[in-house]
Amino acid sequence: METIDAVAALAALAQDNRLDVFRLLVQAGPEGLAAGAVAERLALAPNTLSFHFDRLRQAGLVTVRREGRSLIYVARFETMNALLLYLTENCCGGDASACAPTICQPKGAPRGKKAKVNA
Amino acid sequence: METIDAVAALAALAQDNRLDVFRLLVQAGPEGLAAGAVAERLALAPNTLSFHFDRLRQAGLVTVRREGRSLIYVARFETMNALLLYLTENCCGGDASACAPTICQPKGAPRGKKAKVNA
DNA sequence: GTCTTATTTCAATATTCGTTGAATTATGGA
DNA sequence: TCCATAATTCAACGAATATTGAAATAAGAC
Repeated sequence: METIDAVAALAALAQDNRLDVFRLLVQAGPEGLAAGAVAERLALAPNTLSFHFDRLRQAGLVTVRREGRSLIYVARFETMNALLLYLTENCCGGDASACAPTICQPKGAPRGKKAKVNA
Repeated sequence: METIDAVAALAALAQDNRLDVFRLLVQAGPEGLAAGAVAERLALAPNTLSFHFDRLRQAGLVTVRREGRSLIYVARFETMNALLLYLTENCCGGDASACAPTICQPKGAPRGKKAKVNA
């Protein structure tokens, strides 16, 4: 991943509504969610949501497919993972002891504990 | 991590110069880097860099300590990791098969291959 | 004290961003 | 065809952002 792509992805996620949308799609998985369903769940105006979907799509974070008269949006995990890798690239100059979370675990495992922010 | 904190961290990283600064600090590890060293490496005006450091600091992504007349900036891995966990929380509704990169590996391991973006 | 280095603060500017409202396109049903 | 649903596009507004140049603060050397 190039810097310019990472900035685009980060900028796309750096907005509360878009972050909510993306996380909803991440949790929805490969099946995705219809635009209307997202609008209802997050209580967003359809045109506003359209604007945000477009940002996420341009950043490569989601894809769309049509199903009847609904547009189904799906998170792109490849881009998300590429971004995570980019952020942590060569962390600590190679000594990962100070910076190694385990991400994307199955549902049951508690995952907020390991990387506790202490300030 | 709360949504508001995640947005703050993402916004802080969603700028090319700040992203470069942060990644430089991530690679520098716990020892950190002096502001001047960062300015030199990235060819940034000192006041511009000051502005960006402040953003990173307010987002909890870096800390500072003084050493002589230099200010040493250090990446905060706890925040970074909390952000990564927040992004991937409950991904795929619990089925991590479609979305599981391994991040923050030691230097030798090649890490850009697993999450290849195919478009 | 004065001088130099290191970094921050302040004010000003152009640019970008998010939301709203109205109008428009696209699909499917009667 | 006519109508309803689903979503997008367009124009406009106030708010936030990144950079620049000049001035100020902090620490150490002489």
